[in-house]
Amino acid sequence: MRTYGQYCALAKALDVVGDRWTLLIVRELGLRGPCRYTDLRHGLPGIATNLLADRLREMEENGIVRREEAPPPVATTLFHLTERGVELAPVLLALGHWGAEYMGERREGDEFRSHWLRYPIEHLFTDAAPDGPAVEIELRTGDQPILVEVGGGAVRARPGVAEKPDLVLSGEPEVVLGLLRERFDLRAARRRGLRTEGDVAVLDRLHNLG
Amino acid sequence: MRTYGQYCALAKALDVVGDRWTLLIVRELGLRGPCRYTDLRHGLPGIATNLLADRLREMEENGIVRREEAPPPVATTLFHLTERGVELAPVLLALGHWGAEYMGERREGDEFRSHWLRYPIEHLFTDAAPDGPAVEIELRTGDQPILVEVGGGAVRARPGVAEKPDLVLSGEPEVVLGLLRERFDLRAARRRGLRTEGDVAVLDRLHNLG
DNA sequence: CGGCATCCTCTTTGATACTG
DNA sequence: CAGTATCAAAGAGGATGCCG
Repeated sequence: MRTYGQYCALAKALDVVGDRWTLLIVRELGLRGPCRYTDLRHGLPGIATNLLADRLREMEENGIVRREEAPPPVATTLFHLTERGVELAPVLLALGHWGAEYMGERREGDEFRSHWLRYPIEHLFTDAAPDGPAVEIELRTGDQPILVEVGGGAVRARPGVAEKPDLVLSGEPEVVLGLLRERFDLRAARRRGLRTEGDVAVLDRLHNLG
Repeated sequence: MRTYGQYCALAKALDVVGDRWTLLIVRELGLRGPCRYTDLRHGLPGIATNLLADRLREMEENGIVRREEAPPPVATTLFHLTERGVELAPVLLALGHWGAEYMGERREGDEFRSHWLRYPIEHLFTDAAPDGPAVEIELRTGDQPILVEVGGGAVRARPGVAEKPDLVLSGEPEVVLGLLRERFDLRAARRRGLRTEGDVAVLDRLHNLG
């Protein structure tokens, strides 16, 4: 681990989490909770396997990741964030908020994983009608469906399906996200391939913060 | 500039500011305002000059830095943050806050510049007695004196000296910072080489947030 | 001096193949 | 599943040179 050799809190932080891939590994563990090595590889398209192993080792040494051997019959290794790793959440949020600007276009070849939607959905929106009945929106985009629950003042997103979703949105991620973020309207989203089932009015429950 | 190729706001942000040295350059421009190339080199001990030139070019292309040629007779180039660059402030603050944990010890060979104290001082402290008279504390550590003004609810730090400071603290940066952050008391700080002139009671005006 | 560009070496990364 | 091993390419670091 190459260090900047500067007595400065920012430089010290970057000594620990400034290496390529490190913060994305924190993202995966933060989004999905404890992960197997293979889960991490799936959530980090493009990473070389040796690099993932190297990073996990360094992050363990630096106290932001903890490795836990699950006992038989499961017999697998689970990687967790430590408390110190969890404390990186404000950093990820600040960076993600700043980077949201670049989400307008999806570049050719950009990989996408549905669970990445959790951070933007839970942090870019609040419940516009906390006293209204809870609503469920299912997003069908990327590798797995995401269930968005809006109610009681909170917005939650996680992999899963609803028995009777109020609304189902299907299409390319940049279209689904663009619609949610009100970068364009329903008509434009449909022109870009969006399909909907159910009551599109429940989208009004998402109050856009950003 | 190597990209992660992921349709994710965090990855997109890191595509732009994740390269080595980039965020430290933003720090310098944020702390000091528009800088000459040479000022940047001074504030970034350890950077190779070609790398600084490369980064400044990339950052300009990415819209976070703007270059301005001062007219003769000054005839120098000034590097500014763009609006987009200024918007990185929350990222720097989050990272700096997280990295403050590592400031307890100063590692052998760690370089230090006094103006780096501005972020921690202005963001780790508030004015404990907003209605009291303003006080001035001069810090003599590192390459130049820093003047800390506490009053009216605000804490400001900048290079400079006071005509009649209420308190002067001299010593190694880790001692001055450790004292301010209440990691140890005045007695312990003196044992570590701190020298004071004036009224140490004004330190009570700094309310420690972190 | 200020603002780089070049050259060289060393380290890190990425792609792929292979293993207990 | 959870990594190692290998090797080529890219990037970082250091020294020095150049030009207004």
